[in-house]
This record gives sequence, C-alpha cells and structure tokens, in this order.
Amino acid sequence: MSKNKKSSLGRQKIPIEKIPKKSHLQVTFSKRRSGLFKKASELCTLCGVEIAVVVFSPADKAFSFGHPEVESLIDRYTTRNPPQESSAHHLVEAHRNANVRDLNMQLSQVFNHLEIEKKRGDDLDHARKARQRQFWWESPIDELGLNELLQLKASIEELKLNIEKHASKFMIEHSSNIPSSSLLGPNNGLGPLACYDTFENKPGPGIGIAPSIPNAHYLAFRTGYL
Amino acid sequence: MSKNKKSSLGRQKIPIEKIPKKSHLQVTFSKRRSGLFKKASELCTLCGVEIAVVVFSPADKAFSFGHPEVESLIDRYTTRNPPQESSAHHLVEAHRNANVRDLNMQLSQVFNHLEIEKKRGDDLDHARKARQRQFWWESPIDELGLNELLQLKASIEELKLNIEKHASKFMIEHSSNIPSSSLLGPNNGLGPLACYDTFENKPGPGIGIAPSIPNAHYLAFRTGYL
DNA sequence: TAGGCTATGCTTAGGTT
DNA sequence: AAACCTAAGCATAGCCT
Repeated sequence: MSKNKKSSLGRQKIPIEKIPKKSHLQVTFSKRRSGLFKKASELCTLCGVEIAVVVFSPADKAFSFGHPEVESLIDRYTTRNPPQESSAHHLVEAHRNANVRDLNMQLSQVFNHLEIEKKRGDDLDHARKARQRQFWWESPIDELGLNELLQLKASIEELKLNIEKHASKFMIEHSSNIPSSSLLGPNNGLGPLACYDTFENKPGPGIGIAPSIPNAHYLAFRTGYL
Repeated sequence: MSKNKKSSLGRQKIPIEKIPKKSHLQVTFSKRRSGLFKKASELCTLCGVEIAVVVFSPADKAFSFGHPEVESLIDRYTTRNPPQESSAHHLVEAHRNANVRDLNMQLSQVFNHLEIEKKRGDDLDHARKARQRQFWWESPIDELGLNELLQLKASIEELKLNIEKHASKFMIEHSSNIPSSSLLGPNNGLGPLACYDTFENKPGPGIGIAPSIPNAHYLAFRTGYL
C-alpha cells in the first residue's frame, strides 16, 4: 500500500532460449501451454478451421488440444484426405462427431455428477446448520435460560419414562413369555412417543435463536440427521 | 493524416465466434496462424519441449508446425494413445454442434469444481457418519438393546438431575442473592458431569455398531457436530 | 501446485499503401 | 494479397498467497 513501492514490476522481457531454472520453466510451460491452447481454440472458432496441437512436456507427458479430435486430424494429416462427400469422409466425419459427442457426454456426466455432489454438499451443510439452530438445547448448558432448562427437564423426564418402558419391554421379550402388549399396549414402540408431540413447535420465549422446543422424541430417537 | 482524426483506432475487440466476412476471416486466419506458430516455437525453445501443430485452413489446405517433425511426434502420440471409440456410440446427439473449445473449457472447469464439491461432500458425509457412530443412542429406540436402554436411562437420570440443578441455580441467580456456589460448589457447570465419564468408552455388547457408551455430557452439552 | 495480481511486452484489428 | 502502421486488448514474468 505504499506509494513508492510497486507490488510488481510487471511482465519483464525474457530471451527466447531455454529457461535454465527448473521450477521457473515448469511455471512458464504451464502458462504458455494454456495460452497456446487458447490461441488455437480462438483460431478454431474465429475461422472455423480444424486444429490439432500435441505437446510433450519436459517430463515427457503428452498434452493435446484438438478440434475436432486430435486423432482424426492426425489421420487426415497423414493420409492427406480430400474432403467432402466421399464415403471415407463420411466415416471420418462420423468418427469426428462421435468424438464430439463423447466429449459432450463426458461433460454431461461430469456436470451431472457435479450437480449431485454440490447438492449433497449443500444439503449436508444446510442440515448441519439447521441442526445447530433446531437443537438449541444441545448447546452448553450454561447458555440455556430458565425456560429452556425447565423444558429440557420435562422432556428428559418423559424420555426417561419411555426408556424405562422400552427397557421393560425388552426384558420381557427376552426373558419371559408375557406378551408385551399386556404391558405396553398395541403400540409398536413408536406409539408412546407420540405424546411428546405436544412439545413440538412451541416457540421458546427465552432465546431468540430457538425456533422450537425440544421434545424427547427428537432428543434421543430421531433416526437421522441428514 | 489529419490532426483531429486518428489514423487508426488500433486493435478493436472482436467476439470469439466465426467471422462472417470471408476476406476478414482470411486475413485473421493468416495472422493468427503465424502468431500461433510463433507461440509454439517459443514454447518449444523456452521449455525445450516437443510440439506439433496441424491446421487445416478454411480452404482445407494443411499448415503445420513441428519440432522436431510433425510426423515423429504424431507417431509418438498415436502409439501412446490407443484410439478408443467404444464409448463413442453411447453419445447424445443433442450437443453435437457445440464447439469443442467450449466443451473442453467447460469440462475442465466443471471437473475442477466437481473435485472441490466432492471433497466438501465427502468431508461432511464423513463427519455425519462419525457422528452416527459416536452417538449411537440417537438411533431409533427400537434398535437399541437392553444394555443400551439401561445405560441410556441411567444417563438420562443423571442428566435430569443436572438439569434440575442448573434450573435451581438459574432461579436462584435471578431471584435472590444466594450465591450459586453455595448450592453447586465451585464447579462451573460442567464439573458435575465429569462423573458420567464412567460411562464412556464402554463397548456396548448388544450392538455391533456401538463403539462407545453415551454420557450425559455429550448427550446434551456438546457444542458442535462438525 | 495452483491461482491471483500487476505492470509491461506482445499480438493483432482496422486502416492505409 | 502482402507489408506496414497505430493503438487497444491480451498474454504473461515475477511475486504472493
């Protein structure tokens, strides 16, 4: 932010000769390669011509750019294929289109995958944030107000009773012949929890960020978070 | 030359799309082709790499640049990239007219984005799974075994007591002058929960997925999930 | 490693010859 | 067409994150 010190000297002229420093060379190769490909693609688009570029990196890795496809252009170059309307050309053309479609397909697939992944990420993130908002009673206890504490206590009492019922049911089912219905009624185990619904959706007056009141069902028995 | 009229407007921006006017197109093709070859040769020299460029003009004439030679590089390229057209037949017709430059760019961009989103999704998902593993008692109650139920009940009883204490503390602090320490001791509110540590890390025998036992501290007072 | 930034050097659109 | 001119637009070297 000083006025007398430039943050950069800007582009400096370099001699067109082999760059001695490896790291430097690597950066230049990367930048100029993409620049070259961009120029090729622009020429391609502006003039509607077909271009293939193949570059072997310093590490001998092959990079290529081609419209339509490197292979078909190479083919055409080596065989000096005349254009238009010949059956051979139809094959080449078909191959070319096939490659274009292949690229399109890859793009579609990857794009779809991206959409899915993005949505998944968004959902997970949103759910996490919602959780933090919804389950305020899981905050440190010292941050809870009296109202929240009392509600939490009530919920927990109900929860405890429910746990006891289920424990009893469990013991009965696994240690005697007394049918559980005789103790617990026809409920399937979720039924008893219905009573906790009265705790639901009751706004918490003490805390602004609390959109709802905890209920024992959610506290311990919600099946999933995301 | 006149003093109030510039001899040239200089380079003007043009959209990267097919040039409609033939004469313009021809000039541009010529200029940009030589520019492209120059760029290629510079990259060649600067980085000591091998490059082949093949361009078919609008009149379908072949121009090429190559170091060392186009043919040898083509040879090298083709031997390393066995042509695969098996996937070519699964392709969608809809996008066949899109230009490859855009597709390549989109593909790269989308792919990069995908990598980022996927990693984000994986992280969130992993955290969620870790949660589910850690807080097994939040599974549906019917999936808990007797042992888990009993432990849960015990934890909840302790939790309830703790809640009551805090509620009392809260009421006292907000309605009288009696210091909370006289009722709760010097603990900061988290202290009393330490006793629940005995519940920790005791493997639940009934459920294979239960790596730990709940304790009231975690059950209600953990501050974050991810 | 990859991207972003900035100031220059380089390329090139639009003319003219 | 091809060669040259001008100046605006782009590419990119060096630095930083």
